Formats: sequence, structure tokens, C-alpha cells
Amino acid sequence: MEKIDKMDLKILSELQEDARKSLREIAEKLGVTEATIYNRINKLKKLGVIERFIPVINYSKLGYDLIAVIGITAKGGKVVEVEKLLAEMPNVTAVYDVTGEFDVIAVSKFRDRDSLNEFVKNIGKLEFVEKTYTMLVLNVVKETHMIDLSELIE
Amino acid sequence: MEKIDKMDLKILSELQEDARKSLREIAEKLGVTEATIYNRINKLKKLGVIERFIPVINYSKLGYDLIAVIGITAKGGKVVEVEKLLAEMPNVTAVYDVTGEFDVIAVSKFRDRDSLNEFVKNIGKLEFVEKTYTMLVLNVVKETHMIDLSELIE
DNA sequence: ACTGAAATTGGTTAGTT
DNA sequence: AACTAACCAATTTCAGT
Repeated sequence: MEKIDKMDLKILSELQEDARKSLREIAEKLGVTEATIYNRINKLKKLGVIERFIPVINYSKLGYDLIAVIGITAKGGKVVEVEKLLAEMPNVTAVYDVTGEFDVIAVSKFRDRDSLNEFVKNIGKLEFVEKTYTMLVLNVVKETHMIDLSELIE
Repeated sequence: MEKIDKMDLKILSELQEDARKSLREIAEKLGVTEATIYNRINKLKKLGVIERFIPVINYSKLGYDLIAVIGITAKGGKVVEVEKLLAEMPNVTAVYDVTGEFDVIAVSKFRDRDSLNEFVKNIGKLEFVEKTYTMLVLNVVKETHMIDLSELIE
């Protein structure tokens, strides 16, 4: 399909600042018309570069105060099965297949200690799970979900 | 103004589906007027429940194909300094202060092996860093940045 | 707090260069 | 691929309840 140029990256960068920013505002800033921005954003969605638009919610303010990073080792060759099970769980926000001591790293958020404990115990009991290593998050220092694109623009 | 009720959670849930969804659409779905949705969203922003709106970008399609989860141990009492340095780095998307073998877990994304190698080496050289453990991400199984709020709504 | 309507601003489409 | 221009839709404000 089509190629991503600097105008596209600039639009992405504007949306990173505020995804509800109006097309008109972006257009003015980048010196093109609204229709151009409109078409470019549609192109980026079609290409799958923009997957969706989401609110960044402070889940802590909704009571989700407990975060755990969990390392999991699967029983021989069963990594994919374990990952699938983890990915289905609504409290799990990230599942990474990784190299090293663990096969999988999962990030999960809970409203109370009981839910977290139950979750960890259940994972440990899963048929294909060899061992788990739970790291309780004491403080979220950074969580942007984004990469600064400025190095690609100039 | 203060407390978060079920209407607020329903609005958040609608925005999780699509943060650029129009106030009119949300209003119709929830059986109230646009102005109500408008005021509620502003309340949620003011309360810090909604921090911002962002596009979910497929960074892999922009060339950021290398992801690493890095465990870091800081030298005696210097955890905060290490975290601060990590948080300042543009390629680092998450920094968690954790319990266990490591003091800090960082997630970072790169465009090439050299950048990643350089990054890991630089971290290892930092004054306050005792040791690092790099887990290369082979596959992103899940990365939603969101928690399903339905358990709080009904 | 919510509504309803007015005023303002934004999104979308078609046609043109 | 981007612009103009028109049209329609959505956002924001505010008086009234």
C-alpha cells in the first residue's frame, strides 16, 4: 500500500499529544487543510498504524491499586497455551513472550490483595505452568504507552 | 461533583471502545443528553481519572520492532535515581518499582539491534546500577493498556 | 445535576487543480 | 495528493428547571 512520510508522523505526533484534538487544529499547525488531515488519518487507520483511540485512565483512582509483573515458565513446549490463557484474563494488560529465565512476562492490575492472590495461585495451578515469579509493583514511575516520534520527524 | 458513579464508568467504557466517539453517540446509548456527557467527561478529566486521550499506534509498523523488558538492580539506596534516569529516556515506555530480585522493571522499544545494545550497555554503565537482566520480547501477545470495567458497572 | 436550544466549531464529501 | 467550498454533524455554553 502507501508509504508513511513525515507529514504522517507529524500527524501521529499531534494525536499523541491529544487524540481528541480537532482536525482543524492539526491542519493549521501543520499548514495543510482539514481534508488532508482527514484523509491522512484514514490512511493511517487503514494501514493499521493507528489501531484505535483510547483514554488513558488512572486505574488507581478507580481502585485498581495493585499491579504485579509476573514471570512465568511453561512446561515443555506449552508456552503458547499459557500465553493464550493469560491474554484472556481481563485484569492482564500485557503479555510478552520473552527470552531468558522466564518464558512469559505478564502485567496485571487488581482492586485488592485477595484478587491478586487468587490470580497468582490460579496461574500456578494451570496445567502448563512450571513456575511463577511475582513482582509486586510498589510504584509506577512511568507508563506512557507511547514512543516519542520526534527522532523520525526532523 | 466528586464521586464516581455508574454513569461515569459507562462513559469511560464507551471511550475505551473508541476515544473519538462523539458525545452524541455516547449520549444516545446511555439515554442522557450530550451536555451531560460533556460535563461528565470534564469532571473525569478534572478528577484525573481520565489523564489524556491517545492513539494506540502499531510501533512495529513504524520500525520499532525490538522490545525489551529489563530488570535492574540499583546500588544501595539509589533506586529512585536509577528510575529517574530511566523515565527520562524516550524509548522507555514503562518503569515499575518492584519487589523481588530486581528493584526496577523497565519496558523499552527500539528500531534496531544497535540502539537496543547501546541502551542496555549504557544502563549497565550508569553509576547507580548494580546489574541488569535483559529479556528480549519475541512476541507481544497482548498489550491493551486498559482494564475491562464491566465488573464495576452491573 | 440535567435538559434543551442557541451559538460556535468541527467532520465529511464532492469537485477541481 | 492536496485544495476549495459547501454541507452536515458535533461541541460548548448557558438560561431554566
